[in-house]
Amino acid sequence: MLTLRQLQYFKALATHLSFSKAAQACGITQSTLSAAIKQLEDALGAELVDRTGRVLMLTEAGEMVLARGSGLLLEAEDLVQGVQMHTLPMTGRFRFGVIPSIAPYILPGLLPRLREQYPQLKLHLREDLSRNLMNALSEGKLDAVLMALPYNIAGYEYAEVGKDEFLLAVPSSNALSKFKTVSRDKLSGQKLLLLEDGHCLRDHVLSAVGAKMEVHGDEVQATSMTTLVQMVDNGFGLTLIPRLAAAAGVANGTSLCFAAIEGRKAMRDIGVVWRKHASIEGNAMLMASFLKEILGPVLAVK
Amino acid sequence: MLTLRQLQYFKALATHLSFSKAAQACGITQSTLSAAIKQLEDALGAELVDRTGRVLMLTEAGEMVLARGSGLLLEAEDLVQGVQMHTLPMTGRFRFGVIPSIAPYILPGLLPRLREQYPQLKLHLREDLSRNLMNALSEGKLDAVLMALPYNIAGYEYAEVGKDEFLLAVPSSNALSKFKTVSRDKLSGQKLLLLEDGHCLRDHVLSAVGAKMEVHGDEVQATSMTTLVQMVDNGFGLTLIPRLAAAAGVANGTSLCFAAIEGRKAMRDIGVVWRKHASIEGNAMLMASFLKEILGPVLAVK
DNA sequence: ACTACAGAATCGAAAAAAACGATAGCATCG
DNA sequence: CGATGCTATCGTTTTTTTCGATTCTGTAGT
Repeated sequence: MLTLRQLQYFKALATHLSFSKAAQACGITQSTLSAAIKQLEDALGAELVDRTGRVLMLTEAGEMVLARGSGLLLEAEDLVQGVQMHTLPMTGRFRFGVIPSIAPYILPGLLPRLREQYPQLKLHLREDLSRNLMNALSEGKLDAVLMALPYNIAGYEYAEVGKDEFLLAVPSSNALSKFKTVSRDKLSGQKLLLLEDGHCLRDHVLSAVGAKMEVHGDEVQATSMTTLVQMVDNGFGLTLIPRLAAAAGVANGTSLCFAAIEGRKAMRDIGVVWRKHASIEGNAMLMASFLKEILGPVLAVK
Repeated sequence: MLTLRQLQYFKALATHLSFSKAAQACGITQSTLSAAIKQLEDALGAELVDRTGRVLMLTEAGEMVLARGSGLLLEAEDLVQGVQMHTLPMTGRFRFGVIPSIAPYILPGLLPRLREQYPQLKLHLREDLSRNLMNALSEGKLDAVLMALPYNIAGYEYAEVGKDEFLLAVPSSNALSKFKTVSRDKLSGQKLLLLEDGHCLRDHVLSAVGAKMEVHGDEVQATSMTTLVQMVDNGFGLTLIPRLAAAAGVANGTSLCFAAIEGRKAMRDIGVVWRKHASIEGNAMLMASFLKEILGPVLAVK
C-alpha cells in the first residue's frame, strides 16, 4: 500500500541521489530508507531508481513518481494547514519571504505590531531575491512572498499592498540637489548607480529612468542599498531610492537629498504573492491588508 | 502525522455516517476506526465530526477534509495506476462502464479479442445508464466509460470510436416495411416507441425524429431494447434501432424490417470518456482505438 | 424518572510495521 | 588486488496498528 511517508522518503532520495544522505536528511537510518523505497517500488510495481550506474539515477517511472508524488505531498500539507487555518486564522506557522529592498525597511515596524495583533502566529522569515523566493514558494517551502512588481507572477495569487515611489537620490554636491522635483530630461547624461544583478529593484529603476541616464558597468554595482547610498553620497553618481527605504532612514548620516521624478510616476507595486488554491490564502490576504494598514502612511497607496 | 489510511477511513465514515458501519466497510473494527479518526483530528487540530446530535454529522472542517481528502486519495490511486500503466500498458485493472444500448451488442465480440490481444488486462465491466456511469467515473470508481453522444462530458477527455446510425424498425405488417429508405416526412403520425426514461438512446432517438412522430406516454416505455423490438414486432408502433444493435441481431426471430432515414443522418457518436489527467489515459485511448478497429465494419466510421 | 438500547469511546493485549545497528554484497578506483 | 564508498539484507528493538472486551453516553420507550 502506498503511503505518504514513502513518497516523502523517495522525494528526499531524489533530491540527494544517495540513500545514506537522504536517510540522514530524513532523520532515519539508511536501512530504513532502503526498505521504504523497496516498499514503494513494490507498491507501484516498478523500479524507481537505477542503482547500476556510478551515480544514482531516477528511472522514467521514478521521475513520474517524483513529480506527482511531490504534488501529493504538497496537497497533503496544504490540507493540514487549510484545516488549521479554517479553525483559527492567523495561527500556526507562516513562512514569509521578503525581498532585500523591502525587508530591512519594513520589518522593524512590522514585527512588534504583528506580534501584538496576532500573538499566535509563528512567523518564519526569509530574505532573498525575488527569483529564489518564487522558487521556494512553488516548492512549498514558503507560504507567501512580499515582493515588488512588475514581476512575472502568472499562475499565482496576488494582493497589492501599495505603490512605492522612486525618489531621486542626489549628493548635496550635485547641482540637482536644490530641486524638490526633477524632470526626466534633467537626468540626461547623469551617472546611474544600481544594485547588482538579480535584484528586481535594479530592473525597476532601469525601466523607470534607464533610457535617460548613463548606466555604469559591473565595477560600480552595489550589493545592498546601504552601500548604494554611500556610493551616491561620495559622488559616484545618482540613484533612485524607494520612498519606503527613504522613509526608513536609509540615508541617515549622509548628506543626500531626495527629489521626486516629474511626469509619469516612477514607482513599483508592492504586494503579497501566494500559490493558487493554497489554503494559506486566508492568512496571506490578512497579512496583505495588515501590511497595507501599516504602510499606508509611508507609501502612496493608490 | 497525516496518513492516507486515515483519510480513507474518514471518507468511509463520511459516507456511512456511522463509526461501526464505516469500520465494517473498511474491514476493520469500530475501535480501530474510532482511534484512526481521533488521530486524524489530532493531526489536523480540529473536530471533524459532530457526535452530539442524534445522527452523526460532519463539521465544516470535516466537509473540507472530505472534499480535499477524497481528491488526495484519488490522486494517490492514480499515481499507482499511472506508474503501472507506464511500465506496462494494458495490464492491471481497467474498470470500464458501458451503457445498456451498447453493452449487449458489443461485448460478445469484444471480450474474446481483448483477452487475446491483451491477456494481462483485468477488465471490470459495469453496465448502467450514462448518468450513473459518469457519476462513478467522477468518483474514481470507474476508469473509463463507453457511451453515446451527444452528452455533456465537459471537463472530461473523449476519444471517438465511431458513428452509429439509427435505423427505422418497422413490423412487416406496416406499409413502410417495403422501403429500403424512408424520408422523415413519411414518419408523420406514426407511433414512436421508446426506452424508458434515463436511457440516452431515448433522447437521441427523440432528437432524431421525435418532432415528426407521435410519442406515447408512460404506458409504452420499454425497459430494454429486446422488449422494445418485441413491442414493435407486435405492431405497437415503430422505433429506431442503432445499427450496432441491428447488426448484432437484436431483431433475430422477429419479422422486423430495417430502413435507413433519408436526409440528415440520424445517428449517435460512440466514444470512450475518461477523467482529465487520469493516468489511465493511455489505456483508455488504446481501448478506444481497439474498439474502433472492431466496430469499423459495423459502424459508419466517418 | 428509570430502564433498555444503540452506538461511540476506552483499555489492555496481540499483531504488524517501522526503525535500528551490524554486516554482507557490489561496484569503482587507485 | 585490496581499499573505499554505497546499498542490500538480516535479526532485533521499538513503535504503531489492530483487535476484543468493556465502559460510557445520549436517546427512546415505559
